[in-house]
Amino acid sequence: MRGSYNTRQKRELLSFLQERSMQHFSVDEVVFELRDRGEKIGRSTVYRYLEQLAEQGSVRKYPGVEGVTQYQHVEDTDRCDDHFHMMCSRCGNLLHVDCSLMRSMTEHLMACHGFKLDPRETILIGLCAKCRAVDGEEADHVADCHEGCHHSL
Amino acid sequence: MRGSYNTRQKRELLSFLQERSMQHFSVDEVVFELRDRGEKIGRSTVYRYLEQLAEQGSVRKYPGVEGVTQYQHVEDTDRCDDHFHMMCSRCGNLLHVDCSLMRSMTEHLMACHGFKLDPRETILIGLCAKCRAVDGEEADHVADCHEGCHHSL
DNA sequence: TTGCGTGCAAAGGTTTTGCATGGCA
DNA sequence: TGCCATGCAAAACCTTTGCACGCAA
Repeated sequence: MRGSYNTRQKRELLSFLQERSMQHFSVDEVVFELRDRGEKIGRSTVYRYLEQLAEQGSVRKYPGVEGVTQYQHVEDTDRCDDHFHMMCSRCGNLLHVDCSLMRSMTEHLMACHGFKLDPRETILIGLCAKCRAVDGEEADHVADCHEGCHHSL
Repeated sequence: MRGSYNTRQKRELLSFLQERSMQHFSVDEVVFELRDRGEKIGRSTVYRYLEQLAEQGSVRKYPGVEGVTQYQHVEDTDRCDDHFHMMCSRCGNLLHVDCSLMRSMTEHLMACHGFKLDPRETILIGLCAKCRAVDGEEADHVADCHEGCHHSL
């Protein structure tokens, strides 16, 4: 049966995923970052293991910018079905937005445009507050929001 | 100077783009579809020309589902800076949504979440009305919408 | 000992590039 | 004629797969 052995490579990859939770990364980043800390792992192993985790839902997989597939560890799969994800095009961080306005947008698209939005597949692209600040653009005061509106890393 | 010659291949590719305006397609689709109608064109030419058009903005380029880059001809570049795009995950058609609710969502993300959404990069994924109908899901009545709300192919 | 897990190397696929040839102006 | 455009083939990628060996149980 698949995945029944507790190997060194699996442990090291899992701990990498924990550390970089919710951030995206490529297969090569995994290989080299682990190699830098003296933990040798084959590329095939990383591909195979990430694929396996993607199938069971604890890792998300999507096409990256330069033809390099990006992976991202998600803590709790079920939690991500009903809210949206914003990805910062600069730092690559993924933010989760759970917010009544987003939900009403979903309803609006359905009612007025006949489009059934899929929150799991959709990723909103833009610049996060941190990166706008670094860019020199003044970080605006982030207003207190109406009820039922949250975002988190 | 680049692009100064008016060749047969360029004309045929341009007419293909006109026909499939706003739809996405791969390099191979271009090659084979043109070849089927007796217009022979090399893969490299298609790659090079689409890349060129992408740089100048009349073609959009984004990673497809199976590692195959998808291209899409846009009529008027400027027009697409201020509205959103929804892509049907089944038929691949791209819909343009220009709608006050979408704009207020952008403002909301900025004000309450500090996130500066980029409408040019963001693509909303879901199922379009047609494909939901084909799926057997009853096509809901699409309500008349509030002012300032449009969508088009 | 058994059989899954691993890693190398090869294969498979897409995209890019070098270079000789073809064709527009 | 001059020079860009084209297309083939090779190269450069990323990813998958086959297979022998290693290692957990």
